[in-house]
Amino acid sequence: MRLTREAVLHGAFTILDEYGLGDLTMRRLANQLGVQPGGLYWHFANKQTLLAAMATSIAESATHASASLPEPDGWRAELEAISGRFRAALLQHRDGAELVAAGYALHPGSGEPLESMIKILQRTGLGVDAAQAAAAALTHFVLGHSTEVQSHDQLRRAGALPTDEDRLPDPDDSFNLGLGIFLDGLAVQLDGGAARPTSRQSSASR
Amino acid sequence: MRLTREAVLHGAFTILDEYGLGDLTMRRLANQLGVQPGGLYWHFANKQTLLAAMATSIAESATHASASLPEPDGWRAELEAISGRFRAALLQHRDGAELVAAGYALHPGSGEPLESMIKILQRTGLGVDAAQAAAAALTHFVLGHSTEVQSHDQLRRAGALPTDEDRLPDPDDSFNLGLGIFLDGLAVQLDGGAARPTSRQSSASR
DNA sequence: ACCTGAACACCGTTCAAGT
DNA sequence: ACCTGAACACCGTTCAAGT
Repeated sequence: MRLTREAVLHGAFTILDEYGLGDLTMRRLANQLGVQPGGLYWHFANKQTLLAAMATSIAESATHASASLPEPDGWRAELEAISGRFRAALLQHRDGAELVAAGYALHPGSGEPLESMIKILQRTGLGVDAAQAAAAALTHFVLGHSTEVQSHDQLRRAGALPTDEDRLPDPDDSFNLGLGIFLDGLAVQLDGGAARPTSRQSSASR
Repeated sequence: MRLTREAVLHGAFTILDEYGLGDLTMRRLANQLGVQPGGLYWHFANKQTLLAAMATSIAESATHASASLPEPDGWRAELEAISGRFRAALLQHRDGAELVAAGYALHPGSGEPLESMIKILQRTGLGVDAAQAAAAALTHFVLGHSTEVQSHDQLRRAGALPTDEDRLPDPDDSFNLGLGIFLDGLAVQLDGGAARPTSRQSSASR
């Protein structure tokens, strides 16, 4: 069977989900596709390019995934929604957060869902630089939080957890708390702290 | 000359600062120390352990670095100070942020300066879980922001920057803005938003 | 106790040559 | 156009054997 760029990408995701990012090698991928290692380089210039394509695929699924859903109103609800979808997209694949974080390092300040966040923030009246910085900060939180959760999963799989003494707080709770802090702080910067309707008992949206 | 654990660590930092994390290999390190690759494994069980020791060394320097300096008063000033020192420590070594971030993945929820942050937050009356989650969020921001800055430096060094079209905002500005958002949001969660004395023109402390 | 020598089992990438 | 075969220049790690 003829190899396609999409088939390579699909095979890469299969290995990622089953064995993790550390075991995703070009040789292993070639082997799984029934092809010689060198054959992959006709479809992707190098491994970095392949990983970047995977990262983009994951990150963009956070934006156009629910294009038909009713968009929430207000910057706070919009940022809450896009952050939640971003997080869900990262957690969809094993080591997804680490993969996307590595992708951001190659193209800093660009890509989705960062650019959507910037637009939402600019609509609040924030300047370009401030919107960029705030969106980056929110992105760093979501990526960092998801990376921590997934590497914790990884450690459990390997059976290398220190007695479960320092147990992490519930991931959903800590995510919502961190997101709440950020959005409250943003509200302060925007209009002097008149926001936050009832964010106390708000759980994972949808 | 006899090899010591400290000499290995020192040699590793030399290679890190000069060539970056990607070029820090056990063979290269051994070569620089005038030793066979296998010799390193008497002092460090494996590469991961060596990298973890480097990460700990960087991260802890953010805590006991200015032990004699007058501690600022109030949780806000304390968190501002420790975040700034953490950031400075990460930027001290090439790829320092990436290295420390990888170290956190091995021991999630523990280590410095995270634990110092948790203590500061608990003194404000926050519960253990909330303090842990907030400290983690702040840590994710500092690590993410510093990683972005350093990988941007890396790209400039390699001459692989897309025309400087999407120029990043000034790092100090975006750091202070992100930190300000977080601290403002924390103030809201704590006492309903009575804080933020004059955080507008506050720049990088010390 | 501390390190050498030499091997094992891998990597990513290149590139002539085949079809 | 698309892939094979085979090589190049590396990796981390192990472990008998030396000192």
